This record gives sequence, C-alpha cells and structure tokens, in this order.
Amino acid sequence: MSIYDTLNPEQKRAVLHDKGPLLILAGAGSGKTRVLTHRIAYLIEHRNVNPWNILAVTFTNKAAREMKERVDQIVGYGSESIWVSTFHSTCVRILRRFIDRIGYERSFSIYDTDDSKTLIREVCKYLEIDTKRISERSILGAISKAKDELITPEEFEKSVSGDYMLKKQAEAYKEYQKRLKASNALDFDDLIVKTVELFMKDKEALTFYQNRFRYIMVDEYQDTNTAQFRLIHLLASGINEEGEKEYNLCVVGDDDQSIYKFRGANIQNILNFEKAFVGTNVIKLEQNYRSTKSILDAANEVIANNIGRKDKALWTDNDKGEPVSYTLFESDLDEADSIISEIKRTVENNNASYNDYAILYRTNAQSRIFEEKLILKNIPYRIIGSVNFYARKEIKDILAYLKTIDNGLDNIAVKRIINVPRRGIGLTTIDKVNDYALLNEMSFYEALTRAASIPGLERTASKIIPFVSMIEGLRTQLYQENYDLTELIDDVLEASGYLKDLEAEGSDEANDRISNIDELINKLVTYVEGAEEEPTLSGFLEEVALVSDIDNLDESTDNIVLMTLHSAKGLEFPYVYVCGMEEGVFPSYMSIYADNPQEEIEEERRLCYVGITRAMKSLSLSAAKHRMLRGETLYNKPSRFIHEIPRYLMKINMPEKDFLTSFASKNTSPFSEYRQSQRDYKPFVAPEPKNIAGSNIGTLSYGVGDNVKHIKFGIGKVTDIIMGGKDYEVTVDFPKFGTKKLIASFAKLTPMD
DNA sequence: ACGCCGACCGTCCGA
DNA sequence: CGGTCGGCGT
Repeated sequence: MSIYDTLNPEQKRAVLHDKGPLLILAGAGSGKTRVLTHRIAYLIEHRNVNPWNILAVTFTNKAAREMKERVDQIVGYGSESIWVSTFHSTCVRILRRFIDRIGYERSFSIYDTDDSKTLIREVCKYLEIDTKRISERSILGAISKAKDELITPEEFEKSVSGDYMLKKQAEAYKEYQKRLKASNALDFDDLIVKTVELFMKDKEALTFYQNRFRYIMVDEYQDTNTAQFRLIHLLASGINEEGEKEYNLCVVGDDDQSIYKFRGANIQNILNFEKAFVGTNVIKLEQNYRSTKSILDAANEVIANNIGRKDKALWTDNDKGEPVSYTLFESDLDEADSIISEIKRTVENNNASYNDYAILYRTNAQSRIFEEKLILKNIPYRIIGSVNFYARKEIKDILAYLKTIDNGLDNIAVKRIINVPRRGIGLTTIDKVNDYALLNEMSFYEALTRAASIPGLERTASKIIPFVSMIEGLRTQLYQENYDLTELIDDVLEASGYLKDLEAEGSDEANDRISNIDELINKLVTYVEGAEEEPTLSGFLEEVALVSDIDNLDESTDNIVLMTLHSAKGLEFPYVYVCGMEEGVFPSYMSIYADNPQEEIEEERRLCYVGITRAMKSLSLSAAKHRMLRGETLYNKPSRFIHEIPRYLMKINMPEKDFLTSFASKNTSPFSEYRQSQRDYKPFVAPEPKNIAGSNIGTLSYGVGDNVKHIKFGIGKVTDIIMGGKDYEVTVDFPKFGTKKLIASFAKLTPMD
C-alpha cells in the first residue's frame, strides 16, 4: 500500500499526471493541498524530478510554510531544495540577484502601502494636483490597476485622451515611478512587474530560471492577476532537452472562490487556462471532506445564483449534521454579546475549545465591538489583520532607521526619521533640503550630507550634521566583520535616543510602544537564528515587508479567532460564525450601488461561499436590525444571501412570520436615500408585505409587484403568488409574451432591483 | 518649531 | 466613530 492509495480517483489522476499543463479545479475542502504535496512527492520519487527543479507558488507565507512542512513529511529526501514561496517573495529573490540588469541596485527597498501613500502625496504636491478633486486614493488605485495589467506609465499616458482626471493620473503615475526609481524602491506591485520586465529584457536571466523551474505549481490560481499570469507563463515556457516547450505547469484553483478582483485578480486566467495552454488536462475535485451535508448544501445553493461559473457540483459523504443556524438580532451589540456568550457556554460545558471557533465578518471595523465584549468576559481571542504590527508608528520608525542604513537612496525612510525623535529640524528645513536635492538630482540623504552648503540652512545645518554622522556611524558598524544584526537595532535605539524618549514619557501608551519594539527585536533575533542563508539587513527588511497578519496565525493556541471573510480563505474551523449578514454590510453597499452591480454582487456572493465553506461541523449566520457605523445608526434588512439558502437547511431562531417580513424592511444606507431623505424629507412608506406564506420549501426572492427576469420571456411584473402543493405558483405579466403562470422552482425567476 | 484643538472627512476587502 | 489636517497660540 502506497501513500497514493489514500487518494480518491480524481486526486490520484492529478497526482500521477506526468508532463504538460494541468488545471485542477478544486472545490472548497476537496483536499487540494494534499494533491499538491503528493504530486510533488510523486514527481521526485517516481519521475526522478530533481527537487531543485520544482517551484511551488502560493499567496501567503503561511500556505507556503504549510506546504513545505507537508512535503517534508512525505518526501524521503531533498525537500529542502524545493522552492516553495509566495509570488512576492519569489520575485524578490529573483530581483535581488538580477535587478541591476534593469537599472536598479540590488539593495532596493520595498515600499508598503503607507510608503506609497506618502510618496504619492509628495507627487501630488509637486504636480499641484488638487487632491480634493482627485484623491490620492484614486490615483494610487489607478496606478496599482495599471501595474496589475502591466501597463507602463508611458503606455498609460498614451492611452488617455481628453479626460482631465486620467491625464492627471497619468502624470502622477509617471512622476511616482520616477521617484520610486530615484529612491531605489519598489512598491508591492512593482515586485511582480519588475520581474516580468527583467525577463522580457534579459533573456539570460529568463533562461536561467526556465531551466531551473522545470515543474511549476500555482496554488489559489483564481486570484492571480495579469502580471502574475505573465510571470508564470514566461517561467513555464522553457525548452526541454528535446527542444520542445512542455509547459509543466500545474495550477490549482476554484473560480467560485475568486474574491480578489479589487486587487487585480483576473478571473479569465482560470476560465481561459485551457486556451492559453494548449493540451491542458482538466481535473475536477468535487468531493468535499470538510463540511457536513447541510453546510455544503447551503454553500451550493448560494453560489448557484452566480452565472458564468465553471460547471461543477461539490458533494460530500459526511453526515447531514445540524441545520445552518440563522439569528436576526436587534442590534450589533446584541449580536456580539450573544455570539460570544454562546461560545463561552459551549466551551465551559467542555463541548469544544476556543480555538475551534472563528468569527468572520465583512469589514475589519466590525471586530471592535467583539473585541470589547471579549475583553469584558475575559475570553482569549486573536484578531487577524486589523492593525498590522508592522504598520505601527514606532515599528515603522525603527524600520525606517534600518532602511536608511541599508539603502540611503530610500527618501521616504530618511524623511520619516529625520526629525524623529525631535531634533529641531522642521518642515521648512526639510523643504529646503528637498528642493536642493531635486535641483541637483541627488537623493534626499545626499543633500543632507551637504547641508552646510545649502543656501538658507546655515543655522539648521548644525542640527542636520549630527544626524548624518549618526547614520554614517551605524552604517560603518554594519559593514564590520562579525557584526551581529541584533546589535544594530540596539545601537539604533540608543544612538537615536528613540528608546530614551519613550522611557522618559512613561505613559501607558509609551510602554506599549516599548514592548512593541521589544517584539521587533525578537523578530530580528528569530530571523538571524533561522535564516537559511547569511542573514542580512536587506533580508530582514524584506521578510518584514512581505509578512501578513494571517501568516502568524497559530491554530494551536486556544483563542477564538476573528477575521474578515477574505482572510479566512484557505482555513477551516469546526464552528464558524458569519456575522453582519445585512444588505449594505454584506453584500457591501459599494457592490450594491456599483456601476456593474451584477458583477460586484457575484464577487460578494463568492465571498459568502468562501465563508460558509470554512465551517466543518456548525455554521451560524446572523444579522442585526440596526448597527452603528461611523457614529450613525443604520437600519439594514437581512442579506439576500440568507434568502438564498433554502428554508429547509436552516434553523431560524425567531418566529417564522418575522423571518419572512424581515426581508421587506427598510434599508437605510448613508450614501443614498438616507442622506437624501434627511435633506428633503419624505415620510417613509413601508413596502407592501410580500405575499409569501410561511412554508418549509424555501422562500422567494421577489414578491407581488416586483419586476422579475425570466430566461425566455424576459422582464415581467409579478401579479400574484400562490402556494400550490409543494411549490409556489407565480403569475407574471410579460410585456411581450402576456401573462404566464409559472412554477417557481422551475422558472428560475430572478428579481430586478 | 511644535503642540493643542476643533473642523472635517471618509468611508471594504489586502500582499 | 476615529483619524487627519490646518489654524492658532506659545
């Protein structure tokens, strides 16, 4: 009996697939990680593939780490030479070696979103862009979108015609990119873009990696953007010994779990994979090993409302389990309170432990209310993602010191710390130095070194010089032999006076900051001790830049975990609570009022599908009749996604008639009718209660008077709904086809808003 | 140069 | 609501 005998037939086919492109459509919980790891093992042990020739790309460090561990457990030898890493780390590794070929220095900095924001702010100021009219946010969004699509500043500029806003965005993109280059820095998107650029411009570098990566696996393929697709395509297009292109590319994904369109994910990458790679083998993994029947059925029913999916049907041999629970609370406070009390009760009755639970929500802001209750009740918890450790001020400050030492061209880093702690160097001084630097085409830091000769700085030069010599001193130390990186951070804290200032302050907040800095020191020590190669300052800084909060999730700690639905992708929990299931919250109002609501709502629905399929044993959904958002009370009706789950799969914790009428209640959004109604007040008239009788066969998403769409008859108006035996009979007036009586479950009528 | 305070504002998801 | 920014006084 071999390890491959434990696989189901489809899994086995995927694992034993030999050469050529392979697309694995892996439904939620269908054991895709298992397939990937076994496939790697199979290639090494039975196809004599050198582990060195395998590249596996994931989206998070956590996924990469887990894959490494699992491969290690089943492969006899050589697992350490398999290259398993995220898109971004893969690119950084490649660029650290070859980026000088496209005109950057190999010690480049990586800018995070904060740095990008600071930079674009400078750019807007320089270009005199009125950020009231064109927000920095929208410019950054446009730049990021362009980069995701591999559009250069020059191409962007050419593509815009008369539109003022686009013209300004093009200008800003150009200047932004120029300044990144001057700072020898890459933003997150650049990591991919510049690697593609390198491969396009330098055949030698490309061939080097094509020869190295003979077998490529990509996880979560549905979330790749155009740039990432291009990267993978380039890498996989190597020539084998026989002079042929083999495309030994195996991608795993699920179009139903594509939830990152907003950051450029291109669903066509998975939908058109077979066209992009001729001769693709497609394997569907449709057996779910994770969830109960009830949970899986609910997920299937919800996602069935999306059109244009790859055809697949997830099933399970698992027990039916408990029905999905749904509760409509009075308020967000009740919701949080009740969910936490319920968890506490179950855990205290020894029926589960805290780390069996996840509370999922649409937006990070929703975590606060839970956190307050959890602290109050003294329950251990962990919130993923709300405030990234590395986004904290004190951490960013210390890192800026390290970046300045590492890459003096990094203007954002230097400017951040030039007056932190206070050295009496104010804005006017900084502006003068900056002007001088721009005029003489040098970095901000270099201008600082010449402060004494900058006109108008005769007085403040005396404050700048000690700063420069401090940095120089630290830098010299760094290049000494046997100098330990962990000493450097201590020296920075000491020489800058940063720690002394905090200690002198003595407030709770200052003490918090000190312990955060201690934590950063710990991370540096861990890095130095665990580094695979010689630990370097650049190495530490890039590890820090590319880490996400989810990477540090430790499932063995006995905590309730709270996170967004996005962060939960790829995870599973015995008990899952999805809260805030209200129109305007989930699906978000942004999607409801978007230019293309159909498309955006479908993405929200996929997110809902992801949420539901995280649950193994029990799934609880909840909504609140009203909740507080930015100091305003909103009245939202329950989410359409609740409505899309058939009634028979749910246990509803309220009277049936309240459940049915709740969907007809008023929805107030701060961005549309609500604000408007405050200005020109119209008394609110409740909509007619929908003509739906209580039943156990599911509810309709439309009522009498609504416009609905029929696949053949088009749009019509519902004039009557009657209960007929075990189904609804719906009467609809179609302008072109007249009045039709339709059976609801067959007719598939979709409501028009 | 810097700290305080009130006005204003923006609203999601994330490596 | 909570963060940021700009004006003002020291």
